[in-house]
Amino acid sequence: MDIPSKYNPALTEDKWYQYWLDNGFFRSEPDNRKSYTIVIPPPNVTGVLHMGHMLNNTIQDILIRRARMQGKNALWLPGTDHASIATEARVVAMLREEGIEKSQINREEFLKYAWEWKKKHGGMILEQLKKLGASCDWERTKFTMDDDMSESVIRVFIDLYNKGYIYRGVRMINWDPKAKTAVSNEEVIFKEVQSKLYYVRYKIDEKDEWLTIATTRPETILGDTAVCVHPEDKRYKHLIGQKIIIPLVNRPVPIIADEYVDREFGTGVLKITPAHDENDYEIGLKHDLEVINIFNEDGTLNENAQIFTGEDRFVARDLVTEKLREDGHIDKIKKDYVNKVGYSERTEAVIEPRLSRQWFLRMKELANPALESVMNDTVKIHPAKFKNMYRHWMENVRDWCISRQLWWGHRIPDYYLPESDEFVVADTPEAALDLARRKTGNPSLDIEDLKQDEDVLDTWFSSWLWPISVFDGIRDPQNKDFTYYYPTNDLVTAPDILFFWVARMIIAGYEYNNEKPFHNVYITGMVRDKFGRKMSKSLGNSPEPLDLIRKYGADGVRVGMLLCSPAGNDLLFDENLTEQGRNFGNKIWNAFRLVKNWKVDPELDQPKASAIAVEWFNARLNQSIRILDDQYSKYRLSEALMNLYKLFWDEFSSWYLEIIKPSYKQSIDSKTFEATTGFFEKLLKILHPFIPFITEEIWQLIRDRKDGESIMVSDMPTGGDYDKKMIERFEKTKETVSSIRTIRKEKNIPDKSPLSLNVKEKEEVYDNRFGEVLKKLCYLSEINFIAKKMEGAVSFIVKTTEFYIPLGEKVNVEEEIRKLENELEYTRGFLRTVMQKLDNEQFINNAPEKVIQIELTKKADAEEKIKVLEERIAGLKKSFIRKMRGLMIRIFKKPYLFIVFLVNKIWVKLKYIFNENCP
RNA sequence: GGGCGAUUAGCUCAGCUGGUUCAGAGCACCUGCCUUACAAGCAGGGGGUCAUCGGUUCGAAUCCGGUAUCGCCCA
Repeated sequence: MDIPSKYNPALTEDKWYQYWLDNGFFRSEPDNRKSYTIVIPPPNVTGVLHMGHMLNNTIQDILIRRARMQGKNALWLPGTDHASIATEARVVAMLREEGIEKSQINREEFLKYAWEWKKKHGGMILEQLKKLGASCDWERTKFTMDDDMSESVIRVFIDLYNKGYIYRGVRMINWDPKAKTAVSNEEVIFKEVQSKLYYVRYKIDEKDEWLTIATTRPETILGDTAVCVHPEDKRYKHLIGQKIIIPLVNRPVPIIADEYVDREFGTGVLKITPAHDENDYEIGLKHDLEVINIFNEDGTLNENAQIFTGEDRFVARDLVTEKLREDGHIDKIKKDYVNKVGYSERTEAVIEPRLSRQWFLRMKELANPALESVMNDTVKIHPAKFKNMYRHWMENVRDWCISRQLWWGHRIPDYYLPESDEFVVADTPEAALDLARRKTGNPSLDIEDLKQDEDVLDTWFSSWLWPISVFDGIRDPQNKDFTYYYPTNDLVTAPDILFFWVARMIIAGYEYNNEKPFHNVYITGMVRDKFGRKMSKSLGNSPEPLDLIRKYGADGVRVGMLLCSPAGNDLLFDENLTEQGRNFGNKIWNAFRLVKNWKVDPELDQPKASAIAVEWFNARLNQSIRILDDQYSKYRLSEALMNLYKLFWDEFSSWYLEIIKPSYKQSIDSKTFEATTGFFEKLLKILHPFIPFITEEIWQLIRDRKDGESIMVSDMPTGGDYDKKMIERFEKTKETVSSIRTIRKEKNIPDKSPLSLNVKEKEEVYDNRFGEVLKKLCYLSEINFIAKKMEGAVSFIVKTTEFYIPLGEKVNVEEEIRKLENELEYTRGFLRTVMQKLDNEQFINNAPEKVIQIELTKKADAEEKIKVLEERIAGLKKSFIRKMRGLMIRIFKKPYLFIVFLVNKIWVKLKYIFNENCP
């Protein structure tokens, strides 16, 4: 079989994905098995795959594939979110390109365009997820505006309204003047910007006294209805209760006092514009101030402003400033002033606080069970550090503004009575009419008389039902799917939506099913670039995921992303991580090439080295699987992958395969071959959730498979009992091998020149189980057990065992002595630290017996080692002197001058050896 | 301004109940090798006062407080 030395993902990934689809492996229907469910955090229907999705969905796929292989009935339910603001913005932009303004068309026409757009471009992201290997049940794909999903949303609205949780109120809301809609707090992004601080002079009424007020928004002066100072501020105390004249519009307003004022800020005087600032609004309510709204919906000035009517707010700012300057009202302008300004997440317009009539959901009471369930770990958040943040938010939860002035979304089901502010709430116009007739007592009311609210609901008002409504659990809570799959198992999401999505899903779960929506929440990090910057289009630092997949394979990208993303920590993405992932795939591929190309000879006996290696690796594999299970249970997926990475690369490839590998062109015995193939299969299986494609490819090639078989539906290996001693023993063997390799390198001895190894220990004490392994890996001609130390040999020590390798002339005695002395010094230092503890009475009295025992063992080991080292050094020195004596005798036979030269040289050496550490 | 979290090797991170020479991993780096599975590789190596100051303790990277820096959330 001719297998290329480089694995090529492009040749396999699409093939196996199609195979999985064709065989329906992603499908799930309720049955007798235990269910394991994940609902996807629905991406925006307009969305395209970015690195955050890649990470998030890789994690979900790992969890679901593992569960499936463990024999659970695993369902990963995909879908998309209608994302009202984002999608509407997209459609508006598209129409504009075609020369159509939203204002020119009516709601029905707009929605027709929007649906067409959705049909054509929506859900592209789901196709992209397939390239990643996502094993979603695509036949169950949901969309938040599907008919059944929409009906659930409306039902919930009506229900909450009837329960008294939903109310209509005037509130200061975040207004997006570009999209002309209210946006939630979560959709406002505060950025630090360079702005100016204007110092404006106001004249006190009927006095020749002026007050200077600092503001960043001079245009709002037109809406001022008071000026406020701190009640304790000596500078202004005398003015409280007097009137002051608003510049430009010459409106007299009161000077009031409130402790809210920060005396240190600006001049310590605050202008109050209740209509356009949240804090000012609160003060206005408290002091019963007039509210003057000077802005239109699009952020231009209205007639209440009296001047500059129709101008945009930013144009008006300049015009007002200019006029103030002309009239002598500008004291100064501080230019390098930094303040925080809110921007709309969707349209990037500067948010305008605005008083508006909106729908609200009362949260406090609803939030209680959701808070409790997280605090008592009924819903577990991984990592747990997010619990504190969650609590803080839930304890300070504010009412939720759920209405949006948009068309794309779920239209709010309230109907206004003719020429009235009165309304009824109902799921159909007919039902509304019925209610309206009863409410008014007027049976002649017609459907046309009622006017449905123009607004739609916040997108999150449908998302919060997602885990329930995808199984139709709102409309039909007893249905088979819902009772089987709900509550779901894991939710995987980013920390930025913990509050406005995760928390609300938990709330909805308790309100509508008296049950949590999921058992575990896995919080992933945010994907950033390698400099720690957020990935964004404008920075151009976000790689195109599909390009990465093309370049490194989906498996490579999955590994690359995961290797460096512990839960809840941001991931600093660097393309060389995916390179590492690809290299890992190649390593597996080449191990497969090696094994696949072996000729099996059934006549051959199993070599001793192979037999023990099989035993060892079996133990090591079981140990790793146990660790792996533990890592999964704690959602430490990065660690789990690293565990497998090292297991495959170091233990399996570098140690196990090197031990059992027959020499060139030699066959392998069938026992070892069978065991190795079995190990390989197990390794592939435990690796499969992380790297589904290459594991399937190799699994299909490593043995004959029938059509319809797949690793993805095979049994996940479980970790059996293992011989811990065997693993420890082999660790010592590894150390021995490393030492011998180091000696070869230092002495420049070729790998293929045989060495003899002498162990200063009794054979029965040493435990020579891995002797044959040592011989093979280190190219040893023999292993002898000796009672006395050896001369003319290099030595090394593993734990407390001495080893000697005779090298004759190659042994540099001076260097040997120096090395041993270094080690001796180190060991003496170690013994000192141990003795410090053991000599400490407090330690002996307080430390647990186990810890003391450990220290005593350390002491004994160290003392033993020191003894060994000292003897060895003394021996070397003795042999050195003998050698020198022989040399001297020869030297004396030589001419006089030469003798002087040599004696001098020897003198220097002797001085070196005896001036330190002389016993 | 309020809250939460972090600071360990050049980089990204483990270190879970304070106790093994506990200071670790991967990558990067350095040296030597194109050695018949793999140069996308093999073998070997160097590198950290655990941010800082103090406290608790027989014992602190680990627990507690102060300081500094950074990040996130909320206002």
